[in-house]
Amino acid sequence: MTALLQQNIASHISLSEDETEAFCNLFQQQVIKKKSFLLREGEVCRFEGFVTRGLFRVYHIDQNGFEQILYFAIENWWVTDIDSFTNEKPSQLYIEALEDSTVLLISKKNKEFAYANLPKIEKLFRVMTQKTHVALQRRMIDNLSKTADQRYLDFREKYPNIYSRLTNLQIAAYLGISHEFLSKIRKKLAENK
Amino acid sequence: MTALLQQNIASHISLSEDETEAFCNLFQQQVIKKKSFLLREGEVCRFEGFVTRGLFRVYHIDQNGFEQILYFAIENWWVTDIDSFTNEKPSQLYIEALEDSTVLLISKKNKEFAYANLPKIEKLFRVMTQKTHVALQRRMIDNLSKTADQRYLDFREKYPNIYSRLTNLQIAAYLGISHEFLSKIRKKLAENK
DNA sequence: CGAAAACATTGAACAAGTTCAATAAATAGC
DNA sequence: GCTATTTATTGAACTTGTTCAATGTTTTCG
Repeated sequence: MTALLQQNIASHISLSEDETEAFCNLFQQQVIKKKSFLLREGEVCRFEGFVTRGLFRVYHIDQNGFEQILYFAIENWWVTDIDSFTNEKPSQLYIEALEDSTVLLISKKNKEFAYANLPKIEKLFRVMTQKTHVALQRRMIDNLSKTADQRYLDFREKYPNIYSRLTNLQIAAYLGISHEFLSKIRKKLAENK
Repeated sequence: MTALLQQNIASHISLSEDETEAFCNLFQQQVIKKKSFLLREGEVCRFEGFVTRGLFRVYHIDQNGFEQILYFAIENWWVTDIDSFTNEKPSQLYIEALEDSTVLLISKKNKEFAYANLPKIEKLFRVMTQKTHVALQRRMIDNLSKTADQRYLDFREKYPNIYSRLTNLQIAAYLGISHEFLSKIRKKLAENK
């Protein structure tokens, strides 16, 4: 059940078998149907999740009712609202399953237990947060400097296995453009081939 | 010399006096003149810095020669290229002093010493990275959803003490717009008052 | 399978933001 | 205090992206 999680951890830091097992035992599996929500705006996020099957989108709805997608999470990705989870405050985000999915969830209590009893876990989450942060910095720069065409091509190239499972609506909401404009970009690209 | 640093640390986690002192001793002070660089593209970032005086900008130059400012750092802020520092790879960023400045720098070796010998330091950097990450997520969403006018107003309101020390060129590069357009926004806002 | 819903495409009119060039204002450094 | 340099403003033409509305296509699910 936690094979993928164990592998994921090993890709960040080295843990003994005992430590790995102890940590993985702190997770609970949850199966969630397509179009259901792991989290809605206003709720406090009570988990940090590791996706073992399926696809989630993490998004925000702005004052004009538009959705901005912060990120997608497929198998082998982590998903949470770190601000809400850490500070136990109401979330501004929605986390929705876009496919029938399975996640391994760890509660705040269990995560704190891990921090207290498994010293390397602190390092694990520091390293993971750093990596996520670097990726977001990269995306920030790209969004500031690149045109929508280029961002679309970059996304398709960088995450082909996420791309292929998404609708254009989702991709547009991630790129920060209207889906009509995305459609026009796709047409233009198709013509120039 | 490290009073501000000590105070900054205390705002994230609690450390004993001994721990605080041991950690702060791992930093070296560096004074740096306006328009000088702490880091240039292509160099490996050998430090993590804490600003005690002055103002820095951290930016990237894209393939068209345009500058995107990732963030500013004034007194009481940290500054580094975390990707380059952590992975000892060439940086894609520039870090430039926009005023005569002073930073406290910690080397990778000393930081690793801290991780190994002062267990709470791992937590300190996990917590700080998390906070920075949350702020960047917020900025990402704002950049996707808000118009340049609004982003300008938000920036002015959120960081008045940084704003007042910047030229419009710097602010435009941070907001991701041309400085001419920023000038027009400012004009429009001034008229509607 | 068939109907309803969700998704994708297209065009026309519009809004947001850029580019270039010219000029004015402010600042830095000697 | 003067001059060179950097910064700020403005206008006109242009590009990028949005909005709205209409139509076609694909998926979903009872």
